Amino acid sequence: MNIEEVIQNRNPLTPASKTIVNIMFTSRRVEEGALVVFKEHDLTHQQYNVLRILRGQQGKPANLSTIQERMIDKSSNTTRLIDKLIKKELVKRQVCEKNRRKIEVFITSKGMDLLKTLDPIIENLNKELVNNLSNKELETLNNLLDKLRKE
Amino acid sequence: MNIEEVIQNRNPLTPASKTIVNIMFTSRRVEEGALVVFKEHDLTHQQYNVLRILRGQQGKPANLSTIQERMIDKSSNTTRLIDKLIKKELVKRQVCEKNRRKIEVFITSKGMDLLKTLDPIIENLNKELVNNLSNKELETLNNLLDKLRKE
DNA sequence: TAATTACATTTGTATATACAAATATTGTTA
DNA sequence: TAACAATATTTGTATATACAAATGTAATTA
Repeated sequence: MNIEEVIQNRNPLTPASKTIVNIMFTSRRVEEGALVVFKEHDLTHQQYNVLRILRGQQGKPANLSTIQERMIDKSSNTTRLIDKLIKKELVKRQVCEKNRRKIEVFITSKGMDLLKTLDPIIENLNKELVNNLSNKELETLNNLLDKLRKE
Repeated sequence: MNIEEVIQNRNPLTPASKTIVNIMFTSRRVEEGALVVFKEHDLTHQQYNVLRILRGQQGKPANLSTIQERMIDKSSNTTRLIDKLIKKELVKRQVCEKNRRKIEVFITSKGMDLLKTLDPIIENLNKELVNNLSNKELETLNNLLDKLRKE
C-alpha cells in the first residue's frame, strides 16, 4: 500500500507533506519489530541506542551531551536513562578529570556482551525489513534521506 | 552529512541496518520543527495526528480502533488521548448505536478551525524540510518507502 | 438460554518523557 | 580577583506512555 492508502487520506497531500508523513510512518513501522527483542532483554529502544553509541566510541568515553547529540530520540533526560543502564551494570560513569562539569560514560563488558547477543538478531530483523529493496535501491534511499537532511 | 557521519559509527553498518537507522534518524529530525508549532497551540504530535485522521473521515465518525490503526505512533492509550481533545472541545465522542461496544469520535468545528490555522504553517515547514529534493526525487523517495513497507 | 468466547474500550499502575529550575564547575571580564 | 556569564549535568514536577487487568457488550455454542 502506498502511504496515502495506508493513512486513508481523502484529500490528497502535497508531495512535501506526503514525504514527511511517509518517513514518519515508515519509521514507526520499522521500529516495531525490534521493540519486542529489546523488551525480552529488558531494554528500551533508547537504552539500546545509547549502548550502540558507547560501543562506537571504541573504548573512549562519551559524555552526556555527546550521547544526547547522537541519539535517535534526543531525550532531555539522558541522566536518568544512564542511571538505568548503570543499575543493570551495562555502563559505568565517572567525572571527567580535565573538566569536572563533564561526566564520562563507558560501556562495560557486560554491556558489550549484551550487544553481541543482540547484533545478529537485530541484523536479521533489519535485513527482513528491507528485503523488498535491492542493494541499489537501498543506496538510492540512503542518498535521498541524506540529501533531505542536508542543511 | 550522510548517516554514518551523523551517528559517528566507527564500524560500518550493513546496507540494511544503515537504511533502518537512516529512516529512524531522519524521521526524528523532521518531527522536531513541527513540535514547536504544536506546542504553541497546546497540542502534542499525537493529538494533531488524531485531528488529521478525523478530518480525513469527512463527517463520518471514526471509532477508537480505527484511529489507533492509522496513527503514526500507535498509542496504547487512545482513550486518554481523546479525553484530552474532548476537554479542549476539539472532538466529540458518542457510543455507536449499532454496536454499543464501539465509540464514535468526530472532529468539532473548533477542531476544524484549529487545523485550518495549522495547515499553512505545517505545509510550509514540510516544504522547507524537503527543499533539497526535486519533485522527481520526492517521488522516488516515496516509492522506495512504500516498496519497503510492502509485506 | 446459560455459559463461553470474542471484541472494544477503559482504568490502574508503573515507568518514561518533557521542560524548567537548580546545582556545580569553568571561563571571562570589569 | 570578585562578579558575572557560560557550560554540563542533575533534580523536581507534571504529563505521557506502555502494558495488563477490568469492564461492558455482542456473538457463538453447548
